[in-house]
Amino acid sequence: MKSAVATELSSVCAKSAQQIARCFHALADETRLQIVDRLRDGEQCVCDLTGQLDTAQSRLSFHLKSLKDAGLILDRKEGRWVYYSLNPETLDDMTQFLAVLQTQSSKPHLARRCD
Amino acid sequence: MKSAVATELSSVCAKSAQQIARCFHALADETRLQIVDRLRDGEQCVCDLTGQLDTAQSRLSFHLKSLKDAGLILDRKEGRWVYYSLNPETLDDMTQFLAVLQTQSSKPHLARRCD
DNA sequence: CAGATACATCAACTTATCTTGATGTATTGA
DNA sequence: TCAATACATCAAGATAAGTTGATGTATCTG
Repeated sequence: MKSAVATELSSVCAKSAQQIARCFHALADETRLQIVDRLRDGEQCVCDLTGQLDTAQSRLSFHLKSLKDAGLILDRKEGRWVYYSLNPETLDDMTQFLAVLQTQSSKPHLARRCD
Repeated sequence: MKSAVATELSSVCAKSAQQIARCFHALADETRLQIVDRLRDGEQCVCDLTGQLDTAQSRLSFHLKSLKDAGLILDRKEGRWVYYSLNPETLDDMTQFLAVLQTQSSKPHLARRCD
């Protein structure tokens, strides 16, 4: 059985609660926030980012994978370079999710008590 | 020195990159997604949520603390009950952050090479 | 006051995440 | 073909996060 969250979300995007959680997790790290901020300049290869963020290449690969698995970034291989870019669709999905959260539920709460 | 991310964010809200990361982390868990979804019905006390989510009380307290520390929910004590509710301000901040991410940087990327 | 209720916190444990350095795999250019 | 470059992946260790059951602290009620 689907959870209430999943049901709610299905009206918003195709993502499950697990996928939504993974998206938020992807932005729950300062290094990854830096990466996506850098990608606002346009697509970048790993060595661009290594230079800009002054961080080890394996560490960057690790975080890029996290972002990619969450669907937040896209990769494109060209020769020996891999270019990463933001995925606007997933950003939209997350925005939509937050919009739903800011929306009052159709079932207004009765200020009930537990006793 | 402030990071590029923090600088970017300062034009959007008062949160540091660390605080933004904490907000996203708060929504990076399915139990917490369920909690905030339930709070769309209006403010709820812990025992309401315990019943609705069928989960241990200490576990719920743990996750509520995580959401509260991130500023995503507010608490209000009334007698022996504590009522939790969504904090629209933080949801706005997160939405704003995503909006910035969807915005092209002022410094357009030159498709440069590493060699 | 004594017991019950609502909730937080703690300790112990399990699991997940992150970092680092080393190694593997394409791709390119000399 | 050989060396260099770009990147991924792996293994080992460190840190952080989540779960569970027990205990602590207010607050209320009889």
